Amino acid sequence: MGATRGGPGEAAGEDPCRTRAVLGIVGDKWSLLVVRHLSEGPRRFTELKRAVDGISQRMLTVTLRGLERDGILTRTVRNVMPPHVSYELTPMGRTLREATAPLLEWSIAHVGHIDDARAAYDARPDTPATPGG
Amino acid sequence: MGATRGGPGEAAGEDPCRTRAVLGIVGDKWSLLVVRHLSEGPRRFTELKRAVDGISQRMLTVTLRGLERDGILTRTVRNVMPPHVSYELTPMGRTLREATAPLLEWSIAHVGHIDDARAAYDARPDTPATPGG
DNA sequence: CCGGATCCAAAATGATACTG
DNA sequence: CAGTATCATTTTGGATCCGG
Repeated sequence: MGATRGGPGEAAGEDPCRTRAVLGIVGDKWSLLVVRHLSEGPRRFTELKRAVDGISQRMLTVTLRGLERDGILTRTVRNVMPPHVSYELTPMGRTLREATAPLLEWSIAHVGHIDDARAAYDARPDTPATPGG
Repeated sequence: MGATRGGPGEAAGEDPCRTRAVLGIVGDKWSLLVVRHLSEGPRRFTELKRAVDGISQRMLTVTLRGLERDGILTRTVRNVMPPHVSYELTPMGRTLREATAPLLEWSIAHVGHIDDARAAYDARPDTPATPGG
């Protein structure tokens, strides 16, 4: 994707391509949850593994690497025994965390309604089959 | 993605906040972009395919099915020639669109900074290898 | 023609074993 | 503790065919 960057005054809704590019940063299953669990301060690898329960060790590594590469968090290694690696949001990471707050609140507020919608949809007799892979 | 939405294993109580469960709704590559492109009114399948360029026909179908099932949008079929299927946000879908606005704006505002961070990271001599799959 | 379903190849992901 | 290597499973994308 191009290195061209727009001015900060650009409003959302004017540049679909770039929006798509950056949604690639957080548009996966784990990134937003990792960011969320770092919002209260630095965390170690295993602490995150427990907090974001359900994530595999491999995907936590991959997700953290990606967020570090994107400048969302920092990775600090202390060469001691046992090893100690801590992850912390950068200033930009904290702005991301703030930007995702409404979405997380929406999730919590609407999960019940969505359960209902799913049940109603699955009860429909004319439900189309989902294409397989 | 569509097949994994709300499996039977996602019972209430497994996750105290349940944010993970609901992030499964929009935590994929395409859902937020589809919702975004429906914010200005109903759109047809092919219009969405063009707007969310890069999405495959199959993934658009799967994503739309999932969002319909979750009560985010409605699917209206008119049996005419040529076929006419239009998708439109529900009231709940519109609240989701509002909740995602800050994130989309953040994306546009920070894409340049992220490009820089990636370049700096890739220039580091000690970049760890990413685990393969 | 438009919307969608199926088959196949590629990529992403999860589980497990192993290492410093 | 914090990863890495490897393999099995799942998801995604492209091409193609189908129904109206």
